[in-house]
Amino acid sequence: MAAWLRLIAIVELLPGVLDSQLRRDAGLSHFEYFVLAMLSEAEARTLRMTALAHRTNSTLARLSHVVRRLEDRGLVERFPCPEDARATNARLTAAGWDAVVAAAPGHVANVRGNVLDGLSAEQVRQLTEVGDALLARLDPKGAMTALYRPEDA
Amino acid sequence: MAAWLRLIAIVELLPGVLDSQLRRDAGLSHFEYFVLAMLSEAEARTLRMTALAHRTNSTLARLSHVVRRLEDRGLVERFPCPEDARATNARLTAAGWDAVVAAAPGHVANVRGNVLDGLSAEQVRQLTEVGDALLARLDPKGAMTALYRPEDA
DNA sequence: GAAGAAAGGTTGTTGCTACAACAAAACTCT
DNA sequence: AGAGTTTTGTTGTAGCAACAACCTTTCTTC
Repeated sequence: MAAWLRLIAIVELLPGVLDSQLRRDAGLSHFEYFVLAMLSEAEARTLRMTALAHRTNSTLARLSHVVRRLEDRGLVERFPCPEDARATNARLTAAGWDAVVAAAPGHVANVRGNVLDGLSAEQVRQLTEVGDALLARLDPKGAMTALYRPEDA
Repeated sequence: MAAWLRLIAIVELLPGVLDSQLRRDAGLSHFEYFVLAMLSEAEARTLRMTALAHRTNSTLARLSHVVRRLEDRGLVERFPCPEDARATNARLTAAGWDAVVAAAPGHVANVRGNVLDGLSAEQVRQLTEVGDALLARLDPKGAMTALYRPEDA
């Protein structure tokens, strides 16, 4: 019960902390920032919508709306996938890249200041392990953490 | 970075898991359930709006909207506080109590199945500690976990 | 090779949350 | 006691997310 209450509290509080800093300093929601960040790390800064939905752990419907808004703001562009006529590719524009680069330092500082700096090295390690155990149930496919699994089996 | 990605993933995934089960089985959002649960544990099943906002870690504005909707559904009732004419008390109705009692078992089972059962006893302990360390920054006043602090100082 | 199922996306609607503006009661200070 | 400030709460608005309906293309199967 103690552990559960703490987990609930964190889940309820953290999004607000992330959103408000990014919205204030960069005009982006955390989810928008995350979408741009995933694209920025992808091959050719391009991903298919489905792949992007996986990495951001969102539904295709949600992502479609968000990407349309990002496209309206010139941060992303969409074009049909050459290999599969059903699919759509999303690519980061130069302006989108600039936006990520501009937003990243403040975001990282915020994360450090409000989260990681409060933990000891040992606790960070424990958080990683406990996180893996939780995600084994919440995200069996490991879609979101696929990018960073040092001890991959 | 590994720890951070996992934390993000959990924060993004958990609300959906909680919301969808409760909405499907009880017609309540997780936040609504949490509000009702806090009232159900309070003295006389009554709390002032400000106190309820603290315990649920929400703003007064958000809570005001939610309580109005719950009142429309007959689960909660509001009445002016006798001791302070500015304040409003929210009280769980009989129907609200029944709703909590009906929803609780499924919710608890969901939490166990999707979260706690995946962790060892040692990991639950670690989660509690790491959670405290995180909340020291996110919620310095400890408003949300005030209800359950076995080793209170 | 045609019918049906699955994959891949988009769009419209509804409901909730954040933000800001507002109002009333209660302190504070002289 | 009166002016200003703080506390307590409500309401209106705008924006985002969940859900469902829909469309197109690809795969499967006979």
